[in-house]
Amino acid sequence: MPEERPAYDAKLDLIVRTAAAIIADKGFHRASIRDISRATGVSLSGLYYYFKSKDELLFLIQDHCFGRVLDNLERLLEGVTDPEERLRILIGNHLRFFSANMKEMKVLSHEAGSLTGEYRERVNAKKRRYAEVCADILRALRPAGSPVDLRAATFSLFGMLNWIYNWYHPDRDEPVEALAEDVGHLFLRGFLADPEADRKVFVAGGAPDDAGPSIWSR
Amino acid sequence: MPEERPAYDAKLDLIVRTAAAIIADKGFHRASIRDISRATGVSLSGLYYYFKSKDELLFLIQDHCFGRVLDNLERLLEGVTDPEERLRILIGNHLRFFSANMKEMKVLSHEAGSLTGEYRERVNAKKRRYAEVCADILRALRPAGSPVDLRAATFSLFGMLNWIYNWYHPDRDEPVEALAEDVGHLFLRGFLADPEADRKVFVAGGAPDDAGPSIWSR
DNA sequence: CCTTCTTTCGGACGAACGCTCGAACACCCG
DNA sequence: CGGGTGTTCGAGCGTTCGTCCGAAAGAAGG
Repeated sequence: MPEERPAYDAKLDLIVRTAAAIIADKGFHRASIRDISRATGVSLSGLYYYFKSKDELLFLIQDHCFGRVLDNLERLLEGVTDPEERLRILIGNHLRFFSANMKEMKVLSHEAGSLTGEYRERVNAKKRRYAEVCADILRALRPAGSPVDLRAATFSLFGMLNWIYNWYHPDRDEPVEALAEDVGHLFLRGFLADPEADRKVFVAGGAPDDAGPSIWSR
Repeated sequence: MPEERPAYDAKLDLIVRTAAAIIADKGFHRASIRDISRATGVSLSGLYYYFKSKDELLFLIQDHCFGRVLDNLERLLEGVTDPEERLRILIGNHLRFFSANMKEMKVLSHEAGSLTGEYRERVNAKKRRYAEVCADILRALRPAGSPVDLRAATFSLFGMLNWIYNWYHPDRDEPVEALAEDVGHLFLRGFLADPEADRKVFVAGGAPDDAGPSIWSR
């Protein structure tokens, strides 16, 4: 029976959101509890009334943020069966959420490795579920004889989607709706491309491989 | 006149490479100089004979690593004029280098924000140069009337390429040559797709937008 | 053997970190 | 008004961090 504590919830939300902004800017280990204390106006020890360790604070940010992404996605996908439309919904959902919650999503994407133990496992479980939803859609969408590895395709798409915290500025770049169409176009046209039409391109001009792996080895 | 000091260079190289592995695993601020001392066998203060601050060490890793990527790319592109082949060379170069130097490349991609001041600017200058080479290729390749924003396309490609440190395991996944072909296929077929063939897809089924941005706002 | 230059290291400094404790405050129900 | 519960905080604990200093060990040539 979760009690009603609106004041408590509001303050926790302020702390989580402020902490997310600071961690997004400075990185998890460089952002100190004292920074968060200063930014929220809550005393150092007062903060520990709301979380019991810095690790738990990071978990709260990530879990809360990712939970909303997943909930919204599942709600939007409900009743939609066409794989192509399902993929467009996933892309749109991901990018819209990213652009509306850049700080939290940067923490989710960038500080994945800063979580440990139980906390890490809980968030990873959600990520696996998300990746499976995506892989299922791609499996249904995949043209017969496609040369593209499914795992590579899934994570290539995630790369496109998650990298945007490194470059996208909602006010300087094209609006998020246009970005979602661009990414949808790029990925879908690539993933659905006729496999047969490729052969001639790949057999000709093998120049990139001529150098061999020797340059890269030490 | 740079003197010959093979012993010095070899030890510096050992330090840089070992440090890269530790930083890749634990993150820059969590990896301590004492960790690097332990792993290299060089004493704590002895390390400071080879770099003058932890920040400079991070810079050495990133600058040296990215320098090799750029040098190799420019060498491979020499004399090649066909934009499609140039792009395949860039993708192959990037991925091959990534898979052969996973630790250093993870540090380069993931710890970009840990650099400050002069060091940050020096590395960012190289990154801008790299992004411009890529954008130039895409500009030459772009089909007339393409709906895709050039900046979005460039960074979508970088997202595909740089995200791999989050999932790719050279021994468990498909070989890097096959991965390069997959990424090349996905991106090129998507980027070169006939713009006209798309309209019908985009006007139908606007479901993803029905929810509106209100869910995402707070 | 002595000199000079490079390379190495034990030990320590001050600063910043995450976190805790016990006391004090604020509010509500009786 | 009194007492209980939820909330806040100043002060400080123990630890780890990046960095520095002065001395000494090794290599090389005269």
